[in-house]
Amino acid sequence: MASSLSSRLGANNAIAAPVKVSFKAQMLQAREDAIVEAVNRLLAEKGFDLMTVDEVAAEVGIAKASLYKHFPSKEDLAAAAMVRVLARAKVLLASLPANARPIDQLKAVVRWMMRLQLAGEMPSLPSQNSSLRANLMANRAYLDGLLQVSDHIGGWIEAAQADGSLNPALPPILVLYTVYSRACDPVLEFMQSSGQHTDEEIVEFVVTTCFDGLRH
Amino acid sequence: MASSLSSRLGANNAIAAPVKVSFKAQMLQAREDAIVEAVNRLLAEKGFDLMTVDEVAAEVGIAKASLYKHFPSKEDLAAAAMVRVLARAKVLLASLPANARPIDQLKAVVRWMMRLQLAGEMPSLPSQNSSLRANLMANRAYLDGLLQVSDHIGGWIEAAQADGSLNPALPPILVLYTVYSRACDPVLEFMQSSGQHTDEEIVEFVVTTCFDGLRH
DNA sequence: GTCTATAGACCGATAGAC
DNA sequence: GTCTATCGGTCTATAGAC
Repeated sequence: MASSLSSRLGANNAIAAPVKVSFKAQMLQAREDAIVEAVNRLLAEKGFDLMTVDEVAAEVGIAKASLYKHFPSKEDLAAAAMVRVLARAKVLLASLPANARPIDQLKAVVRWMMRLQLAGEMPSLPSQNSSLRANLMANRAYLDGLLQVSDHIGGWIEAAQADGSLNPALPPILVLYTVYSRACDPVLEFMQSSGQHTDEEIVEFVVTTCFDGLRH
Repeated sequence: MASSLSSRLGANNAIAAPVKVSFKAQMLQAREDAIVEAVNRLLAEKGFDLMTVDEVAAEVGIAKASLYKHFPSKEDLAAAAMVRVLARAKVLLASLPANARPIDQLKAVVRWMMRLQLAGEMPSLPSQNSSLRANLMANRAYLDGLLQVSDHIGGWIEAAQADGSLNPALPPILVLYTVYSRACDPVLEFMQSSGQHTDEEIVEFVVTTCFDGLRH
């Protein structure tokens, strides 16, 4: 744990700073990770409005005031969770074989999103809460992450339309939104709650309806 | 106003009841309609959590206490709005030409749902709020309406799978959920907010991706 | 002994309920 | 119009690291 944490702090800090400060920073970072992970889970479970800051503090096992030492508001907590999931998305994108067909890259992204949702790890934010939206739009880390991920996926969309595996008549932005919306598709949880199918079966069903339609 | 109200009350009431009581009932009914319509609009605009009972009272122009004379809780307000939209759905289903192909009936239903959402008249409820779900599941009018609509659509789904126009490998319940989920598809509002397409273009885009998939 | 971070009481606002 | 509960956010006394 210590080595992985110190390595992520970067060489400049690790050398210049005394050991004591480094240890302190490690603790702070570790706690921040625990906070963001708890927020991510609660956001996936109950959504932004129903998640309370007290719950987050209780989940992490720290006082609420300590939470506010790390994040100045509930909105910033949500933003941190979104930044985290975007970072995970970037890891996923980078891990996909670069020589695969664009359409298969897109399917892999959709599968990953749906598995995350079925595992209860996909934070869900209301698209209506204006204060939250304003906060997100002012968050550089979030915007940067979203832009990078969208660019990456957007490249595959254009390539897939160019090679004919994706309907070229659809605006690329529509395709991108359609892919993103699989992350909050209520069909997944409905099918899961019916208990008739395994998670993987559900994923394959929805991949089919998403890419090949209901008609097939 | 009075004539349109008496006609909707039905002949049996209009004849049997004394004028005073009938008039009172008309007023109550008219106010209840106004309440449910306001709830429907606010539910579509802000969702259940962000809608406040005070707003509803203000929108209708009555006191909050009067609201509680009609509906015992916020959850019941939402349920009434859902019952209303289910009733509108039944009218739509009955109005569709009975001799059309099942797949076209389904497309018509999806188009109607999406137009309703784009018009800001589709109430949106969180699938996570447990108190609301419990209330809905205890509401006979809601359950009856939902069952009738689902049966109606379910018949078309099976027929469309039988005649080969719908993928027979998909569980009918998955198709039903997929159709329903078009009522809260975030792609619609994203595309609408981008301002690049008319509502009807958006509807046709999403009908295409829904039935024919992204690949086509 | 000093100083930081914590725990938990506390506050103002607002919502639902009656 | 009032009452109560709850939420986001703050404040203060204190425990523990150095």
